[in-house]
Amino acid sequence: MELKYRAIKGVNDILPDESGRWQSLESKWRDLCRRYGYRDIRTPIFEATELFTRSIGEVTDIVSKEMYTFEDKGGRSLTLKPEGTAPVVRAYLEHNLAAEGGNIKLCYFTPFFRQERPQKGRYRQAHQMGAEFIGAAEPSADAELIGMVTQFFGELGFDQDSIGLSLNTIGCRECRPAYREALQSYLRQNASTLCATCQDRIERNPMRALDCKVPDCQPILDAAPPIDPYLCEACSAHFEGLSALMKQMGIVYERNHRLARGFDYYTRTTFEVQGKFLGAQNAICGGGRYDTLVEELGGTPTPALGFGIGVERVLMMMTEMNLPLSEEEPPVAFVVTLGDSARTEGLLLAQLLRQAGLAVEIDHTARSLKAQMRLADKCRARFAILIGDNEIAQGTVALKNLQTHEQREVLRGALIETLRSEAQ
RNA sequence: GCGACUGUAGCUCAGUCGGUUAGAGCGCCUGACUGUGGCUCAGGAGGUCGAGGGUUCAAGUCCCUUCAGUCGCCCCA
Repeated sequence: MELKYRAIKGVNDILPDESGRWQSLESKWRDLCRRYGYRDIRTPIFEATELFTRSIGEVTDIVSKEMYTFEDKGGRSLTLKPEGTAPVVRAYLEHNLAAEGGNIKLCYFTPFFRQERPQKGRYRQAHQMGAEFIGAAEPSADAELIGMVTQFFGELGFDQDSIGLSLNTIGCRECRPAYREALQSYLRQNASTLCATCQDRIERNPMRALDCKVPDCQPILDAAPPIDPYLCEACSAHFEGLSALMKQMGIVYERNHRLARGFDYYTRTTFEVQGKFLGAQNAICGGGRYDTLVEELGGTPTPALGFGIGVERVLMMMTEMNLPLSEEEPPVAFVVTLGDSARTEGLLLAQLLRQAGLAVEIDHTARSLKAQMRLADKCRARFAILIGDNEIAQGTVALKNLQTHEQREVLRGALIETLRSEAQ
């Protein structure tokens, strides 16, 4: 069928049947953030383009070809946020949140935008739950953050068979150049056997070549020199400290020497959670440390770390694994009316019950009694409240329990209390 | 941005070698002696077969273009 208007390619409507799951996931997320001391921050949907090119990196794929960038009427270049971290750091600096002292822990649930070809688990507008911890340099902060992530997935019902955690360190400004050079020369020696993109990356961004998935590249990349011997003392100690803490916390992970991330701002710790039942887009969480980003964006040098979780992908996996998320509650009662005067009475009664905090539904299309009962059943109401001329005359309603079929007369004045106690 | 596959009712899909008024199940609406739901039965609404063009006496069916979707590459959440 030809529709006059449809949603833009790669974006989705979240319909009422689904939105209950979204709300439930979001409230679980908020509860997790509360327990870990993160406070909600909401930043605008668009920012100055430069914020992203500076932070994510000019040569990354996201910046070079996937951003929704446009000019406003004042000729400023603006970009729909392609990720959550840079805007949070910008707001942190702009409002001098550092002045609050203590731990600066910020969390968000936000849409983000990337102009890629849509496929399973990849959309042009998607949503991310993220957390940023600004100001903590110690490995224990990394451990707490990763612990938060694994706890969240555990609480959602994921287990070792459904997700995997990969961990790596990519060094810092001090030690990475040496490693980069070593890797680069290794890749140059093997350039002839690498794919075209890898060859291209040798000069531009050799560390990105490590997570190439072309089969023929695998043997060479597997044999690439690991970073460990090149790490400076501080980075090495940080990673060892984190590894030890994660063991003590009982967090299962896999050290993946080839885990590089698509953002240039990462330093030291990087991690990723992969879902095992998704298609090619199997990363459901990515994060790490970004100790130089605050400085990069104009602040004083401040260590920081964070992660983002893909909402659509998590929901998709939970659906495939049949993991429950609480659903919206049906109304307590459906008001069924018979006759014109009863319709007015029914409306007034419904309003009264709603003012008392009860969820109540009523029909407005003058359907037959039978049809109204069908609606009551379909919306899964626990009770039908029937009002006709008889009830009006007696100041009562007929209250029918739709599960037990029991029906009895209840005085209008006692209805709220009756529903409240019966609905327990 | 590139590739493969797929577009028939709200949903899931039939539709033969091109051949009359395009079908089913589910869902939806109505009814089964006129104030009672789920089950059953009966009836009904709903489709310019994604769009445009072509071949043909004749196209849902064949060809081209286009749009959309899905999955994959790339990249990532």
